[in-house]
Amino acid sequence: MTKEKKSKPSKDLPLGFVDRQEKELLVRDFIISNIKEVMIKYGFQYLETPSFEYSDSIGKFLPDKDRPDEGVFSFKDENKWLSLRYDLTAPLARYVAKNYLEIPKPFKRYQLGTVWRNEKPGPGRFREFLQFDADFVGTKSLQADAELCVMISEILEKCGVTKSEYIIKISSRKITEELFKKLNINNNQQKLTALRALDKIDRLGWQGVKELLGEGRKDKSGDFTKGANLSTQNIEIIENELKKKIPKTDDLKEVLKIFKDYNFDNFEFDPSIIRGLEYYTGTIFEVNLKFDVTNNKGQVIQFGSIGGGGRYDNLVNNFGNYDAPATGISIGLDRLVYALTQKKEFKIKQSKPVIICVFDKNLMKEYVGLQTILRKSGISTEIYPGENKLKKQMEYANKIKSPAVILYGEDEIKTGKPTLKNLSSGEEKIIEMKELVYEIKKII
RNA sequence: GCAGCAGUAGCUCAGUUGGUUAGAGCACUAGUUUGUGGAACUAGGGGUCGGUGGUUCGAAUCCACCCUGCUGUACCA
Repeated sequence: MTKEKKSKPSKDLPLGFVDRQEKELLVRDFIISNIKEVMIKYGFQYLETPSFEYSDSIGKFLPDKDRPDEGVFSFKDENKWLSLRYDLTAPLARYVAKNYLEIPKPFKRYQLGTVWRNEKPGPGRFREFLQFDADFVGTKSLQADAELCVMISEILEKCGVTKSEYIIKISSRKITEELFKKLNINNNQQKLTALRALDKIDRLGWQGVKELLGEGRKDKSGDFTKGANLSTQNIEIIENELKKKIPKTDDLKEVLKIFKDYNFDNFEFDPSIIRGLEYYTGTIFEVNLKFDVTNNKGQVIQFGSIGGGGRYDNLVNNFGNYDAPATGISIGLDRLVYALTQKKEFKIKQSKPVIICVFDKNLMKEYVGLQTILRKSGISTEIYPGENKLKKQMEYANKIKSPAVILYGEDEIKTGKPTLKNLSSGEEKIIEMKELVYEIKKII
């Protein structure tokens, strides 16, 4: 008999998409519960918006005939383009514009939601991920900007990240803006390229950044990146000015003053923080973890920031004539989860069920009775889901990391006393029915 | 997108200058124990050697193209 050629459906996942397992999800749930607690304390309201929006509602990546998928996942529905949201800020702007007359001003909201980006994934970076956002819309007060930093610190510390393990880096768009003005750098394209270059100090160091501010840079693989073509003189002035790390602008001075009111000092001024280019107008900040994070081969990797934010005073009025200055923060939860699970001290308790072994289908009534007693006492319990030899049932219990099995077969039924087997020690004990709950609680 | 490297079992990988029926460890299945998991032993299943075409008596091995992945880089709201 010859084997028939069959093309089976692929088991592979699309690039950048992953299955997430319980271990990870429990950590995520833990973080989320801390976030919600803090958000309530800070007076933010909870909002959810849909995954899809009309493409032209959520930003600059308008699908066109040539490249409808640039950066976002889009499709044409009837004759309108829809896109999966790529962040939570653009939908917020849309929401505020749509509900402007009803919502309180200023409007404070937080949102947890999956976002999608059609771009190349990297270690710890996926094309589908969960984001947390908190924003103030409709206030120019820098109190808001400062409070966001204080708030994220509280969340991190609640999650077990100690003060020495993270830092908030803060800067303002006005720093580079004023600098460019002073140096008479007016070409918009040049300014954007220069900002992008400055954003890479962490990775490339000043040497690489200076190449990018000038003619350009060749990377390790030999690929060449064009630079901003600034004059050597200007490049030097920029380097000297930024290396001084003096927060000259008024907005920064004020934010730092408010930090003092809050007794918040776990930050540093870092003029190399740039973030989204066309978007932020004032203060910008980034949340960085300082402990080592390793990949699955045990190598320490450059983890970068787990999130950040800043002031975007022009976004909402793109939708209408509302003056809605805003400031906000976004955190990538998956990255935070990944980092947290790497901390040795970090443990989340997983309760696995006690397994009641099935000796005889006809005894099912007894097993259900036992299960009910245990579940009522709050003990996670399951009757072995199937019909198999005891050996199989034990293997199953072992595989799911069950703490104990209950053996209640012919022998035990006679006396009405079940056998309890502790699966980590291997110890077996005949237990009075009355004592069963007590004995199990000792084990789990 | 650009550049470099790589693709052999579910996973990690070996496979000599091209040569019979492509291997190992882990995992999986069955048994050694018809009421006992984690250890050991025995046996077993599982591969279009990424795909297509070419060179050759003969290709996992050489060549071309394509696909996929990894890394760097670009973009990143």
